[in-house]
Parts: sequence; structure tokens; C-alpha cells
Amino acid sequence: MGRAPCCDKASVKKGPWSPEEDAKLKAYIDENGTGGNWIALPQKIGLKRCGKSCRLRWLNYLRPNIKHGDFTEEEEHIICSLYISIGSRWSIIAAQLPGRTDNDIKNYWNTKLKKKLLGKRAPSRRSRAAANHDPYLAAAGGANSMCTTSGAAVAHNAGGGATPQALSASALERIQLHMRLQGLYGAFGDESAAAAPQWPKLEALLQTNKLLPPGSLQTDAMATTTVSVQQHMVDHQSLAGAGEAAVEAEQQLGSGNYMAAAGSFERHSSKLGFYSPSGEVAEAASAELSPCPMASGVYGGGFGPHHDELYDFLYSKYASLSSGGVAAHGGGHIPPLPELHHCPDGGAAAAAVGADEKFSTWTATASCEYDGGHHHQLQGTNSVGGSLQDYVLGGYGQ
DNA sequence: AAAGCGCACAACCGCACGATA
DNA sequence: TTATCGTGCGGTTGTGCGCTT
Repeated sequence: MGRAPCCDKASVKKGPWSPEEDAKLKAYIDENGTGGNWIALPQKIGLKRCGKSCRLRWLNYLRPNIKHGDFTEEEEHIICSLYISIGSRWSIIAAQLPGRTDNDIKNYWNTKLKKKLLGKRAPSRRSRAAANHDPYLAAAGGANSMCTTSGAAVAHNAGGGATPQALSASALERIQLHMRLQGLYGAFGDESAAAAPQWPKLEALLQTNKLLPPGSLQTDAMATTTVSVQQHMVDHQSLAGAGEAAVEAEQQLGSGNYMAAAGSFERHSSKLGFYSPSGEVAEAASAELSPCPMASGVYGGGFGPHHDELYDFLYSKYASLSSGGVAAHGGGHIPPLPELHHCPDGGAAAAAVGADEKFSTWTATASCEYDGGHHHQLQGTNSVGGSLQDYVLGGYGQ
């Protein structure tokens, strides 16, 4: 039995919002707030809209301090960096870009950035539709034709059926981005190749927590914390040219042997926040933090699958921050993020690993204690054996 | 001039998850 | 413990506009 619809679809208005509807919604929320119940809100105002629609309209358009229009180069780099690292978690990415909404970023990625970086054209609606009706195209298609509905992809992965078709478009695109970026280094001889991140670059990165003073976050923050990460940084300019250069080289050579300008290779710490439905919270949190390294012309990437786990763990367990740790429900707090061991390409050791060994196995023992000895095992031993496919499904296939 | 097409953006849909009764 | 509800999120679709043929 499916769940009941959130509203009576027959009686709600759909489609674009009129200025009058916008004014009604904005005036009410400015005056009274959302009241904590979006479903009931349209009735209170007298709007013939679904509560979810009202919420979306408010968050994406009417909310104060929303930024529309062109994305800056810096914003592009942040989006790209985080997309490679964590995939299509648009709300988390949006938390790093004050004034931008997840929807905006998602649209920008799908319509512009993806093409710019991967050097491919998004398939038109017509060609997509044609592919969907063509068994051959559907079976042999690239990333986009492999893209299923999220539910189907999740169900497939959860069932352990690791087939190439199970890879999400996001996972494939992240792999492609990694490969393109990796290609930047391989083109400059052994020295730069040794310094380059191995593909897939998943360096152990978690070092310390950045902490916010108690009460600095509003209560509607689902979870906002930051982690200071150590990660490879690639020069701004080299990244900006990565996609185009790769495409150019691809066209010239007909191979995947990409060329691009050399990039400097540095380490910086970065910040990463969790989604907060309140833009003010995100901004407040950002203001408290160390300056984002993106602003100084560097670019980061590669938190890897461990980070996804940490995200999920922190995101689900903790709602606010306090000094000395991340506050947990019930007053406890998380100690500094657990150290991860034996990442597949963790630093110099992994750089020396031969290509054949690169995807052999990795383990991540990560655990922490909080709240009076309660023990949480993030992930005991995660052996991802043998094949690129397994590795991808373990690390990127989400 | 008109049809076809690509693009950008807004909005919708359905699922997952946490809270709560 | 289970069912239900509200919310958040990511994927997808609808639509209008401008460019090309």
C-alpha cells in the first residue's frame, strides 16, 4: 500500500506561481514564520497550493538573501570539488554557497558545469526519449542512459547486484572527473605523476573538528558541523582548463590521454558544513569558520567514501554543536572525527602502489565513543575486493 | 517567417527518514 | 513495535525563450 498523498491533488493549483501567490506566502511567513507545518500553511493563507510546493517556493525563491544569476568561478570550483567528493548531495553543496539553493546548484550542474568539465553535451529530451524506447541504446548507453530513478538505483545497489548498469550517473560522472583530473598529472612525467593523486583519489583526510561556540546555531539547523580536512589542492587555472583541454586532447588523439597545463599541488584545510534549512544558519556557520581556501585560488577534492559515512553518521545523530565536540542528542558530544586507516591511496605509500594493486582492498577501521561510552562503529572492515567495479560500487556507487 | 532545437530555470514527484502517536 | 505524518532531498519534467536552419 502506498502512502497517502500529502494533499488533495485535484484541488491544488500546479504550475508557475503568480506574483499574488508569492506575495501572500512571503507576507505570511515574514509575519508568522512557517509555523512548523508546511502542510497546514497553504490553508491558513488561503492558497490553493500543496504545502510542499509552498516550502519549495519559499526555500528556492522567496527566502531572503537568495542569490540568483551567474555563478562565479569560485563557486564553480566549490561545486565541482564537492561533487567529485560527495556526489549529488546538492543540499550539502548548497550549504557551502551562501545564498544559493540546492535546486539552483543542481540546475547549474546539469545544464552548464557538467558539460564544461566533462566536455559532453547533455542529451536532448528528444534523444533521451528515443534512447528510452530503443533497446539497443538503452542497453549500450552512457552515463545518462544508465541513470535510473533514485529509488531503483538504491534498490539495486542495496540488493548487492553489482552490475555496471547499477552505477548511477553521478558515480560515473565523478569517476570521469577524477580521471580527467588525474590525466592532468600523468602528462608531466614521473615527478608530477608521483605527486598526483592516484585514481580514484581517496586520501585519508580527517584531522580535526572545527567547533562552534554553544548556542551559535539556531534550533532549526538539522545539523551543522564542520570538519577540517587535509586534501590535495589543484591550481585554479589548471582545473578550469581541465575539461576543455581533455576534450581537445580527446579529439586530437582519439584516446583518453589528456593534456593540460600543469597545476601547483598544495595542501590546505577546508570546511564542509551540513545542510541547514535556514540560510542564516549556513551563513552564520560560515562566518565562524576559517576562510574557505577556495577563495585563495585553490581547489580541493576527494573526500572519498569514508567521508560519506561520516556525513551520514553525523548528519543522522547530531543536531547542534558545542564547545569541545559536536553535541549529540542527550547532551553528549562527538570526539574528534575518527582516524581512518589504510585508504587505498592514502598518501605517499599509496602513490607507490602499482596500478594493479590500486583497487585490491582497503580497510577503514573507524570508531568513536560518545555519550558515556556508547560506542559507534562507523565501519569495521570494509574490504572491497578485486575489481574496479566493486570499488566503484563501494565508494562511488550511490 | 516558421519550425526545430537547445537551453535554463522553475516546479513537481516520489522516496527516505525522523518524529510522534 | 508499528503506523502515520511531515519534511528534506534528489531526480525528473514542464515551459518559455532564444538561436539556428
